[in-house]
Amino acid sequence: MSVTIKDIAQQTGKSITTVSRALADKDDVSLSTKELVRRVADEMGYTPNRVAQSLQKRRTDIIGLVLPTFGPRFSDPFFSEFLAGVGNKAAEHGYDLLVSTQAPGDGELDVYRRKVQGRRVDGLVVVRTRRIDPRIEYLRNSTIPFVVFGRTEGELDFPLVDEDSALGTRLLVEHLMGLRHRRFAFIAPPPELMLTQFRLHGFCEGLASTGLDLDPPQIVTSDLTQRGGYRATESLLNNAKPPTAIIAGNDLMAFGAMSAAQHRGLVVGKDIAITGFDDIPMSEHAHPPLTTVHQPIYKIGAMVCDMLLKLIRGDELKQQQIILQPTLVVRRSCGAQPYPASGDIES
Amino acid sequence: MSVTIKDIAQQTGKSITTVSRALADKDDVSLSTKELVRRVADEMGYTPNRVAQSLQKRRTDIIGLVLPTFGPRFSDPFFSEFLAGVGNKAAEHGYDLLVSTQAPGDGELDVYRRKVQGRRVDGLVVVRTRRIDPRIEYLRNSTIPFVVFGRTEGELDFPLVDEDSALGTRLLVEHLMGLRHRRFAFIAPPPELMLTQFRLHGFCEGLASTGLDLDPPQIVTSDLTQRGGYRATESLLNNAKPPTAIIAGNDLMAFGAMSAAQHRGLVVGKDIAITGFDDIPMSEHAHPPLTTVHQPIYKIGAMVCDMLLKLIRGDELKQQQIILQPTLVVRRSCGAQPYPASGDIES
DNA sequence: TTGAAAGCGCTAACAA
DNA sequence: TTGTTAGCGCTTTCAA
Repeated sequence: MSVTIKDIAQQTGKSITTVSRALADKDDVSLSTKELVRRVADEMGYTPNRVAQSLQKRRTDIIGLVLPTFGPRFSDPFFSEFLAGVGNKAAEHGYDLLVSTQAPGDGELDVYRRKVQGRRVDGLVVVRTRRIDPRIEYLRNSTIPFVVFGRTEGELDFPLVDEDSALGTRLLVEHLMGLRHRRFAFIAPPPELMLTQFRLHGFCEGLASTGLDLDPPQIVTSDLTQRGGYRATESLLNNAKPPTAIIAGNDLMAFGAMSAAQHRGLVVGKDIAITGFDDIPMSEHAHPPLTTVHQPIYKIGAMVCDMLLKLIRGDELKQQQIILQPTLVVRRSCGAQPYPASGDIES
Repeated sequence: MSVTIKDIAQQTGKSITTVSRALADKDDVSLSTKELVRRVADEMGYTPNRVAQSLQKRRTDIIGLVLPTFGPRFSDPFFSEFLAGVGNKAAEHGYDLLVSTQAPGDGELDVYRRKVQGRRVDGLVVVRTRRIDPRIEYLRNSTIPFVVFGRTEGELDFPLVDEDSALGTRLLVEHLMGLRHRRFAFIAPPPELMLTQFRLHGFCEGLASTGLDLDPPQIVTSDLTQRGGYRATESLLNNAKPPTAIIAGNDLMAFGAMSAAQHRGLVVGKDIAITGFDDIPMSEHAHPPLTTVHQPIYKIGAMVCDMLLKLIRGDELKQQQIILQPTLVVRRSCGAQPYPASGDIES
């Protein structure tokens, strides 16, 4: 069995209280006692029981995070990087992460409730926001600190970090228009996601902002996966007037789109322009390298965690809502850079 | 403040004990009492305090997992899928995951110790094994259940799941030899990792198993990232006699390798063969699609979790060590399939 | 069928 | 400076 302060108390002949205080390095314990207690604790291999501490202190030093996993081949590089950002920042401050996986929908809110009301976590991180998001509704009515990555419709009176992806998408459209594209398609993420609204909005705004004579935009809905992007692109290319520029709602779908276009014999960056969103590490090494909008996802994870830790400590946030400016990353897939002769392709 | 069984006891006029037993659905409580208690608990919005339950039951219903994160751009799709496998299986059985991020090295063992001796978790999952792995040494001397994904040197007397990646790599080599390759290179993961040993061993075995007259193999060490694979390949291609076939120790490095080769103007699958290992979802949609060895990583996560839950429950494992057979996935990057005319590339 | 009492391992108010 | 006592919210003997 494991060593408790009671054992140390017995061993040292001190009371449990004294041992507790000595280990907490309180200054109403004599130096000699502290030294004795610490030595014995060390010798006996004592580690505090965190569960007991939590119960007493009403603090767990744990941050909750629910991953929106879907099918078995859930593998969004986006999330592993976000997780690393949150996790490393949390670790810095002695916090652990309690991760559950749960698809949106039925049981979802229960997962949150159990975490919060079960007092298992000191705070929560919410990701992948939806237009109407019951999780946020719930949390805002609770007293637990939480920070959100993303926005929702309605009033944004909760702490959040997000990138201005409407602007990001607009930058893409404008860039492509500058490259003389006139027939656009957009591969949209699921409509209930808030990010879809912003990106779709940015797409439409970009098109509307010009006086040019554009073909009507083609919009298809997909699911954020490569496979989805592949299928969506197949159907786009089957149209009577296929688009010359495809803007995918995220990088993974853009990869699928490139794959589908290449399957048709199109040279991406020459015969057709394809862009993504997120700038996951893969994008740089895709073939051709993907033009996309950068999101500093590791940093966002760290920021979200930082804000949450402040809230947990009871500190004020300097800024409750942080919207980051997007950066356009132009690579070969949009054809902006001269396409090298066959056989001498990109970096 | 949140509702406790004490509140319910007061409200119903029953004792705390009775409420506790009613909620646990014990059969020494009258039906009417149960109904009363349950109704009131519902009305008051009671959720058990899991921390208090844990302290009393000496069980947390939490599984620990330490992610070996390195730099900021940690984004291994491999891990997000593994995590999903473990997480979903755990959720099925009412368990959560306590995730810490910690680079191998100095503080690593402390993270494990705090989790285990702090009684925060009922069991642990260990990933990314090293040849000599202090984590396993530590856990094997403890009494906490754990299951490992991967092997180590020395006696394998602990529960584990792994794929026979020596065989997997050998299959790759043999396949490439069948395609008339005679000059091979291997981009090795860090030497301290156990998987490196197996894959390197498989590589050498594959080469040795033939009577053919082969050029001496070129072996470079890298770090499992795309960037690493890119750099390693640059140096390989600078050699006087550059390899005609590059076997990368994982898919990410293979992507980097493809990118580097393409940068040189080489057509992957025609001028040079490149293969990976893992078969992450990306591989299918790479350009060209990557020849690799499949690892059912989601399933492995689920298996590991399943075994761990059995151990936690005190059940016997039918099989302590499970080694999965690898499957070769032949796609275009090795040139096995006839390379289509330029402009009509792969699926 | 129910309740009183003890205790999981720890912290903290209070008294000595 | 130290110890006694109470209690965090829950489960589990044991007795009624």
